[in-house]
Amino acid sequence: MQRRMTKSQKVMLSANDWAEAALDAIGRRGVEGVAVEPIARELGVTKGSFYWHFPNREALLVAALQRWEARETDEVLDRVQQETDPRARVKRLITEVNTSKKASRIYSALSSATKPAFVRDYVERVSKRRLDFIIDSYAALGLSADNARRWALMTFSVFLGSLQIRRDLPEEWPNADEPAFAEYVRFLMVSLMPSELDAANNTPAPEVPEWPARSGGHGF
Amino acid sequence: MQRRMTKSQKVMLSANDWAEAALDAIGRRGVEGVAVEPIARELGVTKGSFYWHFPNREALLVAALQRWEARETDEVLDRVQQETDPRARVKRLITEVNTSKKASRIYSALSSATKPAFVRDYVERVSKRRLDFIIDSYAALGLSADNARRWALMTFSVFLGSLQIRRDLPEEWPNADEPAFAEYVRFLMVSLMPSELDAANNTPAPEVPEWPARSGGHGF
DNA sequence: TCTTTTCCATACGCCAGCGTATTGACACGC
DNA sequence: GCGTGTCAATACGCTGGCGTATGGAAAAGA
Repeated sequence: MQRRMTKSQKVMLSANDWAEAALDAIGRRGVEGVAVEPIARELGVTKGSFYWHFPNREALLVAALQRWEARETDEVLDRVQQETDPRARVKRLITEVNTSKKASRIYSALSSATKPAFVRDYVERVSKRRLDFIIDSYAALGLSADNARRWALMTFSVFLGSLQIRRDLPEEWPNADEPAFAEYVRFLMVSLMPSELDAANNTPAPEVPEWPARSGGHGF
Repeated sequence: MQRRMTKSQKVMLSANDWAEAALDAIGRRGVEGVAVEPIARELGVTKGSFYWHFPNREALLVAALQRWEARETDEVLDRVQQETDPRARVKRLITEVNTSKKASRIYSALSSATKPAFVRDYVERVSKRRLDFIIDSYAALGLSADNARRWALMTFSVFLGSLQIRRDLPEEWPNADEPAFAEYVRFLMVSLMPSELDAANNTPAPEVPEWPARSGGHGF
């Protein structure tokens, strides 16, 4: 992919370059930090360039969000979907927590954003696709719809919460190269995966035993 | 607590009123939305009032954060700490997810904020106190330090992730009055609580069985 | 070569929010 | 009653970011 250049070898910017820079700004400064002139300075141009590619700031945000949605659904999910084993899928999801600090910062910034109202729509779609994917993964294990939903909600919560912990309490989160990380991942894999017995039983929800009736297994 | 008033029965504002309004603004518009003049309009005064109580906007943020930290640690934790049973503590924590949408929005906004650097310190302290409290709760069940930490990290992740899901996917989160909510809470209680067998074993982490060696129980 | 298109720079007016300075209205002690 | 302290309104300058208008340089056609 050869970039267009002028005779003096200066790079010509495309709308996608601006959208990408806007996404980066969301990750570093939040949605409010997506300002035309600062981003122009970071790109080494002036806003004269921007207003040729976009009508206004809002259009830049839309372009960035479309790019984000495409990346967080098609690309990421397609990659995880390569895993045919549902258990491997969940493990993949867990280990993905420690990848791409930038992506998780963008997710968090968008999730807490309120000002351009349409941001919420993108966050909702991306989140729903992720949750549905996890639900399907659990359903593939033979769980009932209700149980698959419960397990998926818990696993998705763990995923989202882990992202936040890694950001708010980096000291408390094990590094990927430490043995504690591998141990914690194995712990989560066991905790977030119903046993074969659970899948076999597939009992309806009202039969969940009240604490402390449980003795081994999750009761499903 | 009688509020001070002027002769014409108009309320006199205190610094705490401003700090409280700033906290509210954080929840509704994010940290960047803490602007002197808009908040003054919401309070029905002008910024002439503000600059008598505070030297600048940063001082207002500090006051709001101090108020937030005190509330999220002393008050909330002291209330949950009334529960002597560790299991009841965890259950209390789970059900707290559905209480105070406003508080969770403030938490989320602060967690994703970057601009005044000192915000991170407050978020880190509050988060660490919450995590430590959960760790202690699990340790009180007889778990080893390592295992208590693992269970606490998972439970805290579920708590944080649930807050985010409730915000990003409100349709997918069961309402507190629906039976599905009580069922999900029971499911989480079982999933987030080690069995007595686990506590008795208290095996070190490296002995966590690799999948799919597990057959009933969490392996701890 | 000469025109047209593409991409960017510059200059301008506008607005919102920050912080200061000054003044003013009550309340209160004396 | 008279100063003093408390709280707020008003007016001002400043900055940063938005959007527009206009011009200009280089590439691409003709």
